[in-house]
Amino acid sequence: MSAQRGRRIAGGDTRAEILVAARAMFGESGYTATTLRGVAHRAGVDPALILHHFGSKEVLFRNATHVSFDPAAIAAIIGSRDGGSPGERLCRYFLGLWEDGVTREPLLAMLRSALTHEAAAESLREFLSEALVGRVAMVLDTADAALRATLVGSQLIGLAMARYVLRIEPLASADPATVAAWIAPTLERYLTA
Amino acid sequence: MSAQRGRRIAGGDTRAEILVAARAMFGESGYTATTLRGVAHRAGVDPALILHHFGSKEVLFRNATHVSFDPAAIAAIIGSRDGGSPGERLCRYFLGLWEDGVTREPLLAMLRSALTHEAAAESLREFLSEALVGRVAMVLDTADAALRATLVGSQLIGLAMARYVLRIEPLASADPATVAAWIAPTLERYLTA
DNA sequence: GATGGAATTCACCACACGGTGAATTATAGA
DNA sequence: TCTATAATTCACCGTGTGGTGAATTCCATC
Repeated sequence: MSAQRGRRIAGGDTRAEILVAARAMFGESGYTATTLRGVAHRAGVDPALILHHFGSKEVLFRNATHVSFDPAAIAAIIGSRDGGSPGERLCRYFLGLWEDGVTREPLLAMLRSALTHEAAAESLREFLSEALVGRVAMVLDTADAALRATLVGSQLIGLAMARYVLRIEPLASADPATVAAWIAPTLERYLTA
Repeated sequence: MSAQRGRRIAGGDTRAEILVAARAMFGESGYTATTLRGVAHRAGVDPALILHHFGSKEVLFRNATHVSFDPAAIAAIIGSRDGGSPGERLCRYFLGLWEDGVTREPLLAMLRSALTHEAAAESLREFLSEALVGRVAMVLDTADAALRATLVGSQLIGLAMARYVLRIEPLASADPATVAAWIAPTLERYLTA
């Protein structure tokens, strides 16, 4: 029952389990409130092991929240011609990211930490500015493209906050399709006013 | 120069100074990352004094973030007939709250802490649900009024996050009037689709 | 002008934090 | 099979945290 000293018998990918636990806890509590001890406990592991694998809490966080989003995908989605207007496509893509349990957790962690932890904020800012704004601006090709893209970002952040973080009803439990139907026109207007 | 023991000579309202410092720090760092010692240092006061005045960090937070918003004001603003559509009026009111240094700080503190601190989240949820959604729903009088109001809330939260917390450019530095001109129609559409 | 109470600081406490260094055990390669 | 190495735990360390209790100083009331 009690933990044994030394290397475990092969089989489990402990490092990966630590990342899973870390993602969950960063997503629930944000960077500061998440403790190495808490993550370790959740992963069924000694706290020191986390530092052995990742050197510091900061690095752990980066590894846990490194959501492998594809910046090019966004441009493709907006630029493509399948399924409705660009606004609708972008909206569905965004909602899809949050509805999928796999991608939701790193996003939650990112967003929850962004308000407290400067590095996370920088990361999110970069993501929005570069990936979203940059790509959108390229596709749009108007003078105020940057502002337009930021407005799109603001609505998307607000949606994520209200629906997935604060869980305000009835938005939180509403059907994704319903939400998309309401939000998409807003995005569309921001993109092509 | 060094601090003296015992009661200070009359003149300053130390309790109020503590609240000012607390508001600033909660607004900059959120609940968890803000320490009593930090607040005390900023207020030029011994940490124990804070606990003497407010009993606990939790109570300090509640006192510091108790933004005296007037729920009735929102209903009045939406319901009134001065200056543009309801969406425009609401948007200007909201932006006004954030552009004013006095009201901005408690709001920042609230928002920054809402993602990490459950009590703060509850507080913000309550504010949005009751004050905003409730009042808007009454004025609107449609079946999906609650959903509409929440969508309005999501755009407003997103705006605050992008512009005042994450400070994403060019939204952060844009002229308030410009921002209002872009956002207001969105709110208007959510209210009266 | 004495006196009770409020305001303020000081010296601590128990605890949790992130992080370090050595000891122990299993795995992988020779 | 022997050995180097990677994985894991343990015992700590220094620091910072929210919070407590007593001592000190001023203010206000009589």
